Amino acid sequence: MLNERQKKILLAVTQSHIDLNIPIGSLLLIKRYPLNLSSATIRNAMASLEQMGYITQPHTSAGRVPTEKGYKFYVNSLLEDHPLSISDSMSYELSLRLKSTENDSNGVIKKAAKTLSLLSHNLAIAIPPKIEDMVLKHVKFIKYDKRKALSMLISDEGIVKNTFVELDKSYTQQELDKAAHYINSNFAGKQIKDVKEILSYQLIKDQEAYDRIVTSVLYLFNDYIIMDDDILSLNSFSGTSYLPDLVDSQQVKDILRAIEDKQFMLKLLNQLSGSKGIKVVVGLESIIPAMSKMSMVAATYNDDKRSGGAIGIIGPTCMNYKKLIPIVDHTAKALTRILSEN
Amino acid sequence: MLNERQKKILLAVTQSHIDLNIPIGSLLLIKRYPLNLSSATIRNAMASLEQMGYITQPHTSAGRVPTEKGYKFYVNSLLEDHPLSISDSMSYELSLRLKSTENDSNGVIKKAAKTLSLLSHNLAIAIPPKIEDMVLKHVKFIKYDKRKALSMLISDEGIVKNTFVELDKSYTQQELDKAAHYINSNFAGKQIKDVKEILSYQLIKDQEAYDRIVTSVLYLFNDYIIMDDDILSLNSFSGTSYLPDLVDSQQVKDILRAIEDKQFMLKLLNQLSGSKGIKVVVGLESIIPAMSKMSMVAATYNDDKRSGGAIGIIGPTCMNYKKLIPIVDHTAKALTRILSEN
DNA sequence: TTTAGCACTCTCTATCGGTGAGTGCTATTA
DNA sequence: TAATAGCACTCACCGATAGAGAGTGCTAAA
Repeated sequence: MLNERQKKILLAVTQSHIDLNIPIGSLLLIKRYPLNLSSATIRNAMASLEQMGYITQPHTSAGRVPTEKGYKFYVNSLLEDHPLSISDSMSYELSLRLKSTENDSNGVIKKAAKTLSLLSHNLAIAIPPKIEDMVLKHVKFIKYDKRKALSMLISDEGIVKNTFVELDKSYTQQELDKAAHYINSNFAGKQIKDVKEILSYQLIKDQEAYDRIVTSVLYLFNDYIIMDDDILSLNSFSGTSYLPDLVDSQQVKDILRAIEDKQFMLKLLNQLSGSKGIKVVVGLESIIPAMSKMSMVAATYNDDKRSGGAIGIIGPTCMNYKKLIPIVDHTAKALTRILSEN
Repeated sequence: MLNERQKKILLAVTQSHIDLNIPIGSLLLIKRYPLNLSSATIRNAMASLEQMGYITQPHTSAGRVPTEKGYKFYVNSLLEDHPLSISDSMSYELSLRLKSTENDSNGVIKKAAKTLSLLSHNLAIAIPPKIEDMVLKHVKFIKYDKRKALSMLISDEGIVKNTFVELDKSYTQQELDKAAHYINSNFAGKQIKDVKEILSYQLIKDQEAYDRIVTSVLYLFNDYIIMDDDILSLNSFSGTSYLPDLVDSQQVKDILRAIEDKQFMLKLLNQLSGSKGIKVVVGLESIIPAMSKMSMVAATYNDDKRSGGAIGIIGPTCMNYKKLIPIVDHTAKALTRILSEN
């Protein structure tokens, strides 16, 4: 366990490292923070902190740099102590930028990612709500070919997803309408996961209760909403240009490659699932190998009523958490507000 | 005008520079190409080529590097002489990768960009057909709110575009259906630009000929298809990770920033418009300042019947044109084939 | 007209010492 | 006894310097 002095020094070292991005020595530290301690005392404390794994030396005769453990301690103390407030001008700029001409939810979410990257000067990510959690508003099937229909799903949040589905035989538009109507009148207002459950249950139980056509289309619909991972293609990144600042060129390449990969998104999602509000992940290399020395600050958006997505930033571990955590927090809240207004 | 020897030397210098990516001196050149000339003769020829602006020296006592003009000469001679053939294995890999599970055209186009970036190891871009040139297949309006409808447009190529439109008053779904039906029965099979023209003409001329509701919705539809630039959001990039190889980190940042900007796409589109088949643009800094020392190899896809988009790669000016031009060419052809099969 | 020879140029790389910020250890102090 | 001043030591960083190597233009000979 850390004593009061060690805590103070650890926080001071971390803050200095964030501000200056260089290893912090004992002399430099007392110059920046009037701790009323001599450099020798600081050095003793630093030696203990190093032994406990909170800080480390890049080489002998260099200052200390916080480790992942050190950063985690710093971030936790930040989240406990500070109210997540941002300046009025920032708040104003945020709502101004988000209140754009975009009128569909996908657009708003993308716009939020773009705004976040501009305000934070970091890579921003926006993850749409899981399709499972979305509330079905409307379904439509449109005949396209002899054996193909365009299936369209609108959620309560105003998110639209369309996919072409292969049909087992040729249906008329009227038949498709009938099936869609059945789905709409029975499932509108329900979460997709509930729709799934009820559908598969009913399809097994009372197959004979419905029209032959409705049954077939329901089967198709069932298949279609099961394969939901392509909703991930809706995710958006913005601000890749902010990446190359602090890391070497090979790592930038690796990160860019990772970002284009869907697996990456799934892993991030996984990391965020279940959490509410702001979440800081210090050190992403355990999730994505390319992202060593990088951290994520993310927050879920949408309230309890609606299915939540996540929005956040990815940047160097030595990012300015004090400034960025509130920005992410407020962006997520602003996004929630705008989506609920729609 | 260049004489035979100068041409030979220019092409050899350019090819060597592409292969080695270093300035090419007279001694190195005769080592690689048995031109049966002494280094002194080569030097004389190089001096003339430099005076004519085809090659340049990074500094005194360095070899020569082709200028943009030199590269243009090289690419032109390549396009004239060589048939654009690729190896069978490459051709096989290409069709294998493209023949994916994607069933909508947007997906296929995106997949093509991804494939192209993987095969070429360069940044790949895919630009969808201009909405103006697309052939209207089906329109649908779906009531969403009191004052909002989801408008949906399916083109002949299977490209779907949906937008929320604000309505001037509350319509019933039936009224919306009626308007959609009118549009479908009158305009399906026509290019959007023709639809636009006819619509605006008719709206002015015989306003009274239609139902009140149809007229209103037609007005809305007219407004909606006029603002077509957001189709650009369909564009896709792939392979940003291939960028950082040959250029400095600031340029990479600038390029990444440019890519996220819509203006960039418009400028590229402009550059490609009107061309058929393969097109090589050597030196992109006149179009996008950040892209100095970069070139584009692009080809239009879709045949004369359908509206064409473009697909291509962006890479360093010293890229391997001999290998990459055929790859782009074949990818565009394969894409055309797959889209026409749908 | 082409080529061999030559003096010269300039980048690139490795080496080397000085500088400075930092450390741990030890003896001293409050 | 815990905190501090003093001190010898370490090591990255920076600038200067020198040699190697690749290339050039010019001139005179083939």
